[in-house]
Amino acid sequence: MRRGPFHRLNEFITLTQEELNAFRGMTSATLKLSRDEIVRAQGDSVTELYFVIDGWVAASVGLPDGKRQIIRVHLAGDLLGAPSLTLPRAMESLVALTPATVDVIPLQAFGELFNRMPRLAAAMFLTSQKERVALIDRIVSIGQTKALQRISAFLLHLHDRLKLIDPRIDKTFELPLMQQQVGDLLGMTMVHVNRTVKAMERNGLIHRKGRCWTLRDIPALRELSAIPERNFVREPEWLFTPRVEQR
Amino acid sequence: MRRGPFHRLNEFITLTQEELNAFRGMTSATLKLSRDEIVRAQGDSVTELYFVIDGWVAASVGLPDGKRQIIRVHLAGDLLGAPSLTLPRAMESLVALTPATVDVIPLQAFGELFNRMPRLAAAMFLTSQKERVALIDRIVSIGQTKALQRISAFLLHLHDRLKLIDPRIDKTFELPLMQQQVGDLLGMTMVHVNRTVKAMERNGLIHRKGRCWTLRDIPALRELSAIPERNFVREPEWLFTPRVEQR
DNA sequence: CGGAAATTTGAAATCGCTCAATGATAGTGG
DNA sequence: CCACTATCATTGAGCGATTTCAAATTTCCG
Repeated sequence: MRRGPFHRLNEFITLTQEELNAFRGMTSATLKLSRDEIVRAQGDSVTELYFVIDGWVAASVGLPDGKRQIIRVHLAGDLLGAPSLTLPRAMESLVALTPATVDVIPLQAFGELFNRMPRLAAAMFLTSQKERVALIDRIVSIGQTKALQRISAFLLHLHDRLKLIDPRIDKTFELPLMQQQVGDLLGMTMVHVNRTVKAMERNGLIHRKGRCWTLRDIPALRELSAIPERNFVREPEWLFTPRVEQR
Repeated sequence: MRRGPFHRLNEFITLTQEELNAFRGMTSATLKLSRDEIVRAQGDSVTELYFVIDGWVAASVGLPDGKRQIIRVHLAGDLLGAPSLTLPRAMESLVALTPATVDVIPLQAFGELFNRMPRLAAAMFLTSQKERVALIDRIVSIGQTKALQRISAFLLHLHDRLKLIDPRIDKTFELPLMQQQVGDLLGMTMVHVNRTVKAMERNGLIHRKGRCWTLRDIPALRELSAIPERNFVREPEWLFTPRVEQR
């Protein structure tokens, strides 16, 4: 059975082949990116959306003083750049963290989708809500918890998402982020990330070997993280279910 | 000219009267809330959306240890509860900060909107992206900046939103949040909020009298905040503009 | 193998938190 | 209208988490 990024489109609503084709049909180009290559920079005018086929892509915001906040790490099946649809110029930079493949979606094509493909539009809407859940969880994590808890929450969140893409993943995965970038993501310095991670290794919570991280005690990490595991709905019955079929 | 919450629906796309009627027609009930009254609690099963007619409503997340993060302060014209559409149980509590009026929207009616009213669906999509921009700005603020900058960014953001609802507002507005709640919103303690705010008063940045806050030096606050003012697009030309009309 | 990039560690400084007490304010019932 | 009370704001002192700065050490690539 083919495994691929298009599974993620079916996350909330099972789409028809026609709908999936319409989605793929929006693509105007496919970018092959190498590590650190910029898909679109903060401040660029907004003319496209992007869809991750494979690889990791970071969305980040730079500050006037040179600091940088990584907003989100995007994986295969994620739609990129949607928040900036509301702005004349992009609020975030999109940068490949690994070699990556990204489809380009012109805005015109995306706009037509609301008219032509209501179920696809609803799927995009729900996907955006899922992104909001992730952003909210991060606000909670950064706003209310300490370094150890933040790192636990981050590792678990990533682990959950990677399993969604490839269920074969067990407790170990490759993390193509430098500790500097983990810091930028969690609102702490690289130095403090390192100290905390080392402590987690000593406590037997995790194990690391290069960029390979192993979650050795997932229940303990979950307890620490203060953020519950998020189990999302499938096929919500309020969408595209004629009233007559309701009891 | 009538000023009301329904202006906000036209924020990105100018809707027809029929579309506005369809939106209002979704309402199944109107809640009159007093201060601190709960619209919907975290953990409740998700059966409705909410739309703020007037008053202030907070969305907040409680942690196992009793800490609380206020995610967002919602004002007239905001749609509430959308992120939890992806979840079986609500991730956030919705609580009135002032006496407030909130329309209840059953999910079934909301779902039908994607089929029947594509332009309304697109408007909802863009509204969600705007919410993402706000969440991202807060992540940047909490993750990368210190207390003084966070409070500056918060006051300016609120000021900008209040002006959108009522353009008559000048430099002064009423803030129905206790310092405890400002702390919960910005990821800091009430004590530290107080110290920082007092310092801002001494520096002539702001003035306060009860719950009345005055922004005395908006340029200085903007400089401090590290978050730029967000000017959102109107009527993006990629939406519902037939290709033939493009040059 | 060599050099650049990333990680790791130490020490000192800073910011924000906790605990605890005092002062101000507003709403309430007499 | 006033006293009463609860809530909210304010301030101080000490502590703890995290940052900053700087110097090794290790890892990764070419």
